[in-house]
Amino acid sequence: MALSIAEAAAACGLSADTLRYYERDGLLVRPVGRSASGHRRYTDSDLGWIEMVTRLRATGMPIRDVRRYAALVRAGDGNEVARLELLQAHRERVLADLAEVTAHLAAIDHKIDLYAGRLVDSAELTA
Amino acid sequence: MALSIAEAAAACGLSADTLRYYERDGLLVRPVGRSASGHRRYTDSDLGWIEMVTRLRATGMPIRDVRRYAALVRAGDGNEVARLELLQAHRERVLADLAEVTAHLAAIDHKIDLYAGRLVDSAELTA
DNA sequence: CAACGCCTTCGAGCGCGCTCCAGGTCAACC
DNA sequence: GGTTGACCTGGAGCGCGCTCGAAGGCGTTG
Repeated sequence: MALSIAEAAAACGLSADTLRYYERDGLLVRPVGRSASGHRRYTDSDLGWIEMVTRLRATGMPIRDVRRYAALVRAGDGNEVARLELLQAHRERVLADLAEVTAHLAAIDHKIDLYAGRLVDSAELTA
Repeated sequence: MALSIAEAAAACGLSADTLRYYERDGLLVRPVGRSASGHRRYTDSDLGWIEMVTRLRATGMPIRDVRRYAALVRAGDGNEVARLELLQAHRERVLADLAEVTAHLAAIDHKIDLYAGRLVDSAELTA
């Protein structure tokens, strides 16, 4: 039920170092619980939150913004509007980013087509 | 017709420092030409290449890979297959990345809907 | 009992991609 | 002639996000 740091790392695709770093840096809502010998024990709830953190990170949210979001959640009820605004602002940035990357990719695809076409032409001439 | 570094920077959305850095680091096909006094003069062809570099960078290609691509182009005719492979490999990475980000965004959207729904509910109760 | 393996903390180090600074040259303008 | 300003070079510095190393604790295993 409660995982060691190595197990948690394997489960969420991060390194143990990164998990400790996230905790130290305030990205988790609360410090992870400890066993009698002082080892971290990750609960399902910890893993669920970490999954959300990885989603935010994977979509390009900076560490410092994840920390702000974690702080809001940590503060408890009453700031849902702030959380929503933070997530919506992030959503807009991600959408803008996706659009930009997609547009650049289209141009790169065009270049690829040029190269591919030229290679086909030269193959025809050679044949 | 040939722009100063400040004009080129404005035209392509990079800083003058970045333009010098790209040149030093081998991201350009050839060093930019100079005026009599030693100042860089950017031609349309320079700007065209720099646009391609920004497209590659904006889609997440590392500097070192852009340098490899530039080296292929610099080497001249005969390596079109290598260039094509490099661009196609990049294209695959970008597509995978877009898919991943899109999937994470969907999950974040779901979270946003939860918050928004909860806020609507509480507004109804309050009303 | 010793060794091994997994964990702990603290702090330093690193790779990336710029970004900035010092010190100098040159051209133009007052 | 002097000042301003854009540019030059070489090299240092920085923000981000980890990543690693040293030194040590605890608990099982041969």
